[in-house]
Amino acid sequence: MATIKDVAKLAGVALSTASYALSGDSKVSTKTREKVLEAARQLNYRKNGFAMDLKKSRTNTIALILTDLSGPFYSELIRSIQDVALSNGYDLIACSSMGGEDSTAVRFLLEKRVDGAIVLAHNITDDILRAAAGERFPIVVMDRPITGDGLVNVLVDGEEGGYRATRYLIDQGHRSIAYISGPANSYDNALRYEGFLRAMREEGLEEKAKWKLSGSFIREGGYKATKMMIMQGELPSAVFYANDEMAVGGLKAFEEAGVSVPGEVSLIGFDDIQLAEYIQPPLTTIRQPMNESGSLAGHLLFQMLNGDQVEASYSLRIGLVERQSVLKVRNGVTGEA
Amino acid sequence: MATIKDVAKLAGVALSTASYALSGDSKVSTKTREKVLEAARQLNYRKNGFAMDLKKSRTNTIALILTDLSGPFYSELIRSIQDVALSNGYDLIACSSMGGEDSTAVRFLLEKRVDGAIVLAHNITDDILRAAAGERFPIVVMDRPITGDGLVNVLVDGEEGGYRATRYLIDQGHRSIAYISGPANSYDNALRYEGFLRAMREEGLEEKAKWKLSGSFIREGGYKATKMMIMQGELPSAVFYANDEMAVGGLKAFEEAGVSVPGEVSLIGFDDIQLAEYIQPPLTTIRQPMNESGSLAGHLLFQMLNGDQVEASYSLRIGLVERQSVLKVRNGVTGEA
DNA sequence: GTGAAAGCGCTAACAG
DNA sequence: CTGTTAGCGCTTTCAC
Repeated sequence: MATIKDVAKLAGVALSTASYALSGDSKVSTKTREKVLEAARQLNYRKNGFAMDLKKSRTNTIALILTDLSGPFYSELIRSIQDVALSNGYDLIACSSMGGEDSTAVRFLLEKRVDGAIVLAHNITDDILRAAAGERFPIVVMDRPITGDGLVNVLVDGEEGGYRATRYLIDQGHRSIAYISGPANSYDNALRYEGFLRAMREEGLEEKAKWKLSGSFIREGGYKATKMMIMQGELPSAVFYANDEMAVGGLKAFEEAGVSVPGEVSLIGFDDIQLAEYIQPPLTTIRQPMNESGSLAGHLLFQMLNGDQVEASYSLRIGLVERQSVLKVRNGVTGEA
Repeated sequence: MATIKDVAKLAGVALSTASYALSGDSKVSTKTREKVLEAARQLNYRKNGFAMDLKKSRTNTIALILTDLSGPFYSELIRSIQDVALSNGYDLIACSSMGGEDSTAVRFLLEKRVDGAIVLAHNITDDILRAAAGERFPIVVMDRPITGDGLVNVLVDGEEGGYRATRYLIDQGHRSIAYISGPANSYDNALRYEGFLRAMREEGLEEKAKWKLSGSFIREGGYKATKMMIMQGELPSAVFYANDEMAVGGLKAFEEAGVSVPGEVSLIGFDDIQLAEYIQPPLTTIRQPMNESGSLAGHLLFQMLNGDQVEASYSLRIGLVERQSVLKVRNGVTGEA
């Protein structure tokens, strides 16, 4: 690999002159610049990224850290962040936190291989986040509340979402409602569940212990939990799945058991994934404002990078997407037919 | 930010000793190591990633370059590559080539910010690829055939796929078949179209010019092209969409026009995206072996990184996924009813 | 304008 | 085992 030294030598100028010419500094004569550029071309010279970063101690790159790069759920979010990054002249890379402490993500954070980060990865501990963040290294955290120097939150009001979903079910006449839970250690799940409970309590409704099943946020989990519920005999008139993926799995379980949705049991989800619109029946769900939260996160990061002061926490509201998986009922029981 | 120098000073040892201690070299006494580690802890010291990379001129990171990070289509591919990278002790970052010449992706490639790359981004020119690749910088290209030093191809046989899709339609009795095309400059589209033509010719069938519409690989495009086809009056008995996204859009257009699928017109797609299984009717399509091609690409990259010799090009075969969007017909015309 | 020289933070010979 | 030293490739004063 040719270095700038080689270029300077070939062009017959000093190292610094080559550097100036290459970065388009105006204090180099056009003629000299041409000479340097020509030499660079001949040698197929490329700047070495690291040397540059090391020298400037800025990378012009921000990282988006996700639990799993392959989740389909993030499309919208990624796009909006990407837009903001691009329009600020920054590069965006995405990295996965799979592998925990030893993951790419943690290395990028701790070793400051980027200028800042947006994190949506529950397997990165608060400690790591606190250790990494600082005045010169802002981090926007989107999956938990956390405070500290250089740390800012962009959160979606999950409790409100859980409440809205449950409230909607109640308003449609449902009184026996089950909650299929996500992972026990998930902050998001906890919020949604709290909202569920608030709505239930408000109406003097009780959660039946045997309906409280866990499906760990994946389709298969929703499927199994629902199967179990069906096996136990007594069905609720509506079930609130802590996320859409589980609702999709649940729907399959009901279908296989010959239970009509929403005829016999109504379903509501959370997230509004792309699939939600396409399954039969289309899933009523709670929509997270991914676009808005993505651009907000991006903008905040750049403000911090510019040294501007920002609030420590931002909360976005959710919305209900009414489709066809919830049936209006009379007396709290959907009935046999 | 504390440097290794500060750590050494605080621990009262030489710079190199600190470096050795920090990287766990065995030639440092346990006691000294402890002292150094303690000093590092006190100063909240973190290695500077760039300095390390610059020195070692290796990053232990590979990049996956995608046109658009937010495409849902890549999930499986990303996962399989990620697995391979992780098990080789490498980090994987994903970056987008949006922005063309000035994109993050191009910078990472040209400035060698990673040790190698897997590319699936048609907006990165062959020239850039050739300029970036070399003996010390392997690139696996998955979206076009290209040869050169350090360049390897992993391709899916799109022509065969186009042929299989069309052949299937013909075998089901269809004789008037339309092809809704992807972007004119897409290599993938060209292959699929060629396969289509081969099957048509083989059977002595003609492509009707007015059915040759383009939908540029997006849902909206498929929708519009189909609308146009419907407006023109005469419908084919089957249509082959160059990808599933367009087929989804096309389905919507047919639905809106009250044309029954597959009753009046059969549909076949290409890619087998997640949605394909969930739409009504479930879409018959050509499946690309994403897992296989992802791991193959990953393995090849690491072999090249290790200096092993590999073939210049690998081709993977596709498969047909039979679902319910194609109807078997008698005489080449689906008929009015 | 141009050139010499001083590092950015780190690793790895090398000599003690 | 420990300390000295020479760079990795680049940018950027500071004199000329």
